[in-house]
Amino acid sequence: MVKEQQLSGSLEDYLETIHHIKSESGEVRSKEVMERLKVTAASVTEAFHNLQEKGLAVYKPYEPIVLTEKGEQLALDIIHRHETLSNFFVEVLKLDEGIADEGACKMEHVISREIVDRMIKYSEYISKCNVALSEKGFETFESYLKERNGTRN
Amino acid sequence: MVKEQQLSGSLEDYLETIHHIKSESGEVRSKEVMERLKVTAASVTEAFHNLQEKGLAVYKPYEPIVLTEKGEQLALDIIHRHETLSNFFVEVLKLDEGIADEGACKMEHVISREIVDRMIKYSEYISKCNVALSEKGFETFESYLKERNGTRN
DNA sequence: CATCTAAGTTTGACAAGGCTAATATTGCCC
DNA sequence: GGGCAATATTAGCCTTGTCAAACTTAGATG
Repeated sequence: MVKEQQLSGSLEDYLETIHHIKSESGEVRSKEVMERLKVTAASVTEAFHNLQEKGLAVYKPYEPIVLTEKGEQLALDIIHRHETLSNFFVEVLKLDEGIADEGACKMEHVISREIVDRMIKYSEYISKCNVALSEKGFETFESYLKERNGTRN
Repeated sequence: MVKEQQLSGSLEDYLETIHHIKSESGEVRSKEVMERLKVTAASVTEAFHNLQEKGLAVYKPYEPIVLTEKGEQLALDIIHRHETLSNFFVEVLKLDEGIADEGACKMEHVISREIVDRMIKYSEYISKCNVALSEKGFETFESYLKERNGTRN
């Protein structure tokens, strides 16, 4: 069993953001991270050092930061948690994307593997289930919600 | 609109724990909180001061702490989030109580009202739905899970 | 009532993560 | 190639939450 990093939520955010910037523009500079995470440049530099120390990134002052293999794996794992949550909130709970994504951002740092996995299975199940339900004229969650539109709450 | 307290996760844990001890034994002393939260006595004292400063509790050294009306309201709100999550994980996702509760403990501090409310509605819906489904011989999530028992994951 | 003990408090230190202000570096334009 | 603007870094400070160690208090018991 490879040593499991236990990363702070903050560092997870940096990792995730770095990965996204990399995919979008190839190069990850302090400024972009700073804008996305809404922190100061000093905080970003601090975090870069931190990632470097933990072996999750290679970083030299005044140069773009690059994730190591390990950092990349962790970033993908965080993104997977995020996507699962966001998807679950939209597909199952029928929440707006905005609310779903905002919720996912916060919860991704604390959700356990078991719950993530189960949410995925549930999403699979429910997409099949909804087809069957509507074919037979049953009530989906969406219609259940609409039904109670006028009522308090 | 009354000023919305934005409490740290840590302080939410103290509030929640204090409420539970109060319901169970009437009196809330440092030692009990310390054991439940697995922190030192010094940390508890610190937190008690903190709650007092925020107007959430009344506390005099060497005496039991008592929540104010405001502190009580907040405690109930946190417990409501916890219960909703835990219940959702057990009733909808069919997870073990242990895993459900552990997950709820972490997520209760970051989940939004919208998601809590929607989880409640979903639980209501699904309990009706499952009755209808099994009456008609449809597959519930529980049976869907069992079906795939032998398969990887 | 003197004292002992368990419970609680204080003090001082530390780590994480953020900020501001001052400083350094880079790159580009003239 | 000199100098400026944009970007990045450093240094120093603050807050929150934790701890260990030293100290205080309250209450029970001989």
